[in-house]
Formats: sequence, C-alpha cells, structure tokens
Amino acid sequence: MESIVVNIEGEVIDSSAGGRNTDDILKRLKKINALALKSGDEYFDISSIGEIKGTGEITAVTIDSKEGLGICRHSTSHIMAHAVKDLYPGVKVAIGPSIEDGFYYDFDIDTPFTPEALTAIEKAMQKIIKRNNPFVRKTMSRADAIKLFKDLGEDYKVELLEAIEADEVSLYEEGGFIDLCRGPHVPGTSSIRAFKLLKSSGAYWRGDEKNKMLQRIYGTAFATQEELKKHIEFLDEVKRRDHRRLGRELDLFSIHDDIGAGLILWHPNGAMIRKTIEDFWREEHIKADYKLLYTPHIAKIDLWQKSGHLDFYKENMYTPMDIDGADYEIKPMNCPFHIAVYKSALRSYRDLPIKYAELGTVYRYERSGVLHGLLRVRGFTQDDAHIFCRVDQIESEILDVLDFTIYVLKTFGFEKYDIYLSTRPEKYVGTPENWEIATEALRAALEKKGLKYETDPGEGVFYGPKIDIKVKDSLNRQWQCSTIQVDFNLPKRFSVTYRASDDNEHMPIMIHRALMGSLERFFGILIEHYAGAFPLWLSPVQVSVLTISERQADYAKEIAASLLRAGIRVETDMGDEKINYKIRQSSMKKIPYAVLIGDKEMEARSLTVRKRKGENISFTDIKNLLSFMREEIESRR
RNA sequence: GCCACCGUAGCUCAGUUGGCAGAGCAGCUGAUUUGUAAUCAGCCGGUCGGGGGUUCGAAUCCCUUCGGUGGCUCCA
Repeated sequence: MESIVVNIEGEVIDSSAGGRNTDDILKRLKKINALALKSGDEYFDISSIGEIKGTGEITAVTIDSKEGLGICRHSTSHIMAHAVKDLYPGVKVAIGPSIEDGFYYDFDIDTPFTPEALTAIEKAMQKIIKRNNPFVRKTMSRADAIKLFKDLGEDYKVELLEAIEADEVSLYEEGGFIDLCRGPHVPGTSSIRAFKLLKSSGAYWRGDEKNKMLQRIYGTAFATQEELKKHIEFLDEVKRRDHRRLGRELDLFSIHDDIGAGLILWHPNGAMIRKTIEDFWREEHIKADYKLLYTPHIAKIDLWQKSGHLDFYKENMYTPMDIDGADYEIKPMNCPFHIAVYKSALRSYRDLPIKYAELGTVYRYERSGVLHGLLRVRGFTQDDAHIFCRVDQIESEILDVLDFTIYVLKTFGFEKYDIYLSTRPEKYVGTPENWEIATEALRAALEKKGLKYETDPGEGVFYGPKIDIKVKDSLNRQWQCSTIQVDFNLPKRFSVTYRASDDNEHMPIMIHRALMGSLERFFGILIEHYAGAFPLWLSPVQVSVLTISERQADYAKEIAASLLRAGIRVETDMGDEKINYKIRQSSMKKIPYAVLIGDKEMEARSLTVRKRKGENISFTDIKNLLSFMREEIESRR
C-alpha cells in the first residue's frame, strides 16, 4: 500500500508509519473539521483520500483558509440549488460558483424570487444541512453525463457539458440533488455552520445580454455565526456610509429627474470640498512642472473622426449638434485638445517632456441601468494629464507619476493600494518593439519603486500598456482611481512630432494619466472612506461657534469674525436652543470643531473647543486656537 | 438596454379586502435663556412621480412613461 503523508495543523502524519492507517487519519481530519485536502495545486474531497496518487505531502484544508471558505461557500450554493429544486420543481439550474464575499446560483425560473421566497429557501436549506447528507463524488463519461442531464431536463448543464473538452467529468450528489461540478466539496451538508441569502437579481446566462435572463440568488457563508454576524454588520456599515445618503444628509450634492440622470449638482458644501481638492491639485501640478490647460467642451466631428473616437468609442458619445451647418460633438475625452496645444508650435527634443494637465469635464453616454450616485455618471471632470516625452524618458516620467500618485492618494488618507500592469492585448496598434519598450519601462519603474504589482497579461488597452492603481478605503474596499496609460495610437493619428538631435522628425511617446480618475467618482469614494467626517482641511465648515445663552452673542460674533478673517470656514449658532441641541446639530453636520461659548469663556476671553468625537480642548485665547487649527489644516491630517 | 423591486409632505416612512391622505424629523410662530448629541406648544406643508384606463369610488387594480435601487455587460 502506498504511503500517504498528511499535514494536519502542522503535525505531519505518515499513514504507513507508526501503525496509523487512513481510518485514523480520517478521524483526525474529522476532529479538526477539515473540509478538503490539498495536494500540490489540486484539491480533493476528504473521502477520496485513498485515491490520491503520488508521494507529495497532503494538507488538510479547513474553513480558516481562503480556499476552505471558498469550498464551504461553493457547497452552500449547491445546497441552495437543492432547496430551490425542492421548492420549485420546474426550475432549471445554471451555474453556482463561490465569489469574493460569498456565492451565487443562477436559476431559470418563470417567476422571480421574492424576499419571502428567499426566507423559505433558507429554511429549506437549514433542513438539508440538518440531515447531514454526504456530498458524493461520481465520475462518468461526458456522453453519459450529457444523457443524464438531458433526462433531468437540465439544459444549461448539457450546454456546459458540450463545451467541456475532457472525456470524463465529475458530478456531485447530495440528498438526491445531483449537479455537474469539479469539486471539491465539504464532506457533508452539516459542515455548513453559518450562511445567509442576501438578495436576488436578474443575470444573463453566461453574462451575455443576447441570452436569456436568469434569476440569481446571492448568499454568503462563514465559519461561525459570529463571523457571519460581523459580515452583516459590515454590510450595514457600508449602507451607513453610502455616499448618496451622506450626500443628502450633509447637503453635498444632488441629482434631479428633471435635469437628467447621471448629472451632478454640487451644493455649497460639496463645492467647497471640490474647490479645496482642485486647489491642492493645481498647486501640486504646478510644483511638478505640469502646464495647466483649459479646453472647450465641444469640437467638430472631424476631430473625433481623426482621433478614432468615432470608430472605437461611438457607443459612449452623444449625438452631434448642428452649428452653422457643421456637426459638433460634446467631448468624451480631453486628449485631442491637448495634442492640438502641443502641435501649436514646433517642438524640440530639448522641450520634452511636455506635461499638460487639465481638470477637463467630459460627457459620456452610460446606459441608464449602470448609473450610480457619484460613482457612475454621465458628466464628469477628469483630473487628466498628457505627458509627451522621448522613448528614453518613459521610465523616469513613469517614476515621477508613480511618486506623484502615491503622494496624492496618501494626502486623501489612502495608504493601501493594489497595482496592476496590463500588457499587450490581441488587438493592438503600434509595433511590438514599442510595446515591449513601453511595457518594460512601466515594469522597471514599478520595480525601482519597490512597488508590489500583478501583471494582467493581455489586459492593456489596444493603444498601449497601462498601470492601474486601485486604492483600498477604510473598509478595505477596492476602488480604481489612478491609471497611467502609454498611447501609441493618437500621436500617429495626429502626426505628433518633435525635432530630434539628429535633425529628423520623431514621434514622441504620449502618456495619459489620471490620479483621482474623476472628481465626481473620487468625491463619492472620499465620502464613503471618511464616512462624511472629512479631515479639517477638507471640511466644508471647519468650526461652529455655539453660545450657551444670548448673553454671549457679542463675544461669539467677535470669535466667529476672527476665525473668518483668518480664512477658517465658520458658522455660528446663537439660537435660543439648549447647548445640547446645538452640539447635536454640529455633530450631525460632522463639523470638526465646535467652539462653546458661555459666561466662563466670555469673562476669561478663553475658548473651549469640542472635537467631533466629544474630546475637549481649552485655549487661552483665539490666537492659540488659530495656530492650532492652521497647523492641522496645513498638514492636511 | 435587460430582469426584479420601488416612487406618498423638504427628509425617513405608515396607509388593511379599492371607501374622508397620516406620523416623526425639518420649516415657521410663540414660550423658554439653557454648560457637552434632541425644551415645550401651536401652525404650515401633498394633483400619492407623470399620462391614460377599469370602477359609483383608485395612493391601492391594469396599461404606459419618467426616475430610483439591486444585479447582468462595460468602465473614471
């Protein structure tokens, strides 16, 4: 008998040594609630322990690992499909994988699932789990499997099978419910300890809108009820931070039916934050030797013909408007304008790099169903820049952009991010040599900075390779903001050149780059990141001055005026409400500081300041408060 | 765009089988002059998203249209 080496929680057990046989090992695995086994990169069911070939070490997979949790969720999706089949016999099952935070399963059913249906399905699942049906793996030929699922009327499984190349396929059966599946699965249904169905929605078969729309149920599963509870609390926190809700509560922005979907109105509070962000952005760009531009919102259609946008970006562009017999398009991008500025003079190799930056407002058609608050809109302002440089300058320019990006993101409290390098796709423009040079320059810059990144092979845009930076917010959610893209297409289409030292015309490399992406989207992310409690430098109102009674009105006015003169954004509340009420109002507006003014302060000409979280600080006079606040504003904490 | 759900006062939401449109908050007025997250009272506020239909009668049922939400596809 071949020996099996199993690593159970760090203890290595050799089944052939020490008189231990596989039964002992199975007992041990059961004791630690192992869900599956791992040998090399492959996963196996625990029941298949006797069939695993090879002498490599086998590891027990428990729910504590990412893989184990994935297996648990996948098995839960099977149980859900089982329950749905029991409750709705006519339903056909499609696919049901585990995903980032849980799992889903798609069903072909005439009547969509209601919230009550989800509760009923949950109950049915509980019963299945209680029965502890074992997950039994079966293998059969592809032809037999096709016949089996044809007989069961499971058309989608048949379609999947027809696309599978292997001759032999595996199936899993649990309590009479049989499903095509690669596995592995948990040993039995009672291995599922904590799960919840979250929502149902429509989803096209295989994600293609030409196909039939199926009904998808999303759910999640965790190792324990506590962890599940924590996850539900997380979802509540996400709801609490929803930028659309906070946007209304804090009077930041609005969207109106009668103005148009996906079009943002920035209210005074939101506008003040945007102005602060823009000021910071402009200052830093000037320091980094970018030249600022302003360009028009519309341009003749010929420009977009020449740029190629009419060919490859038409579905995102609005229909042209007629001006004096010529068609004009509202701009979806700023690039052609920046190129026009570059081309307005002859450029020498000595002039390069030339870096143009613009907060350019663009309009793109987005299908109504994808619009979402500030995060997905139809009109938005990009923090756009285009760098024209020589090939030998790419790497150092990318290095600068990376530094710049990380500095800007950090200023807004984003300390963690994931970086992706996307390489040449199948359809591309430019020469393979140039792609190689540019891609390696991007890679070299990342390596030099010691930045961890993942390569996405073939995920580049057709016009050049790119680096995407996805920030992680305070809830550890990932958002794509920054992007750095090399472009071989536009310089060629517009015959962009510079005069080189060899006295010939050469084509510069063009780099598109956005740090925040769009101001609207970035603002939405910021609202959720800070939960509306912006740091002092960004807060639209930085201080509220609150009086205890009418007696202190004059002193309060004096304090407010001093703050205002010093450039602090201040508001006063001298109404006849109690101080508790005023503090509550101030906190609900998430104003960082409240200056409380009573008789004590008035007599001593001192100040009592209450921070947003309730902490108190005393200042002997207004000068002390001002320098304290200035320091915090300047450090952008 | 597609599927589902939703749209009632500025906001959050009740409104039973079709039978007189409600509450809290906000706003306004008055009283109150208050020390670290809601003082009390009164008042104002609605073509029930728009249009059409069924009905003696529609917020409620049907059709249509606009918008929102969650997904599907794409993306800043």
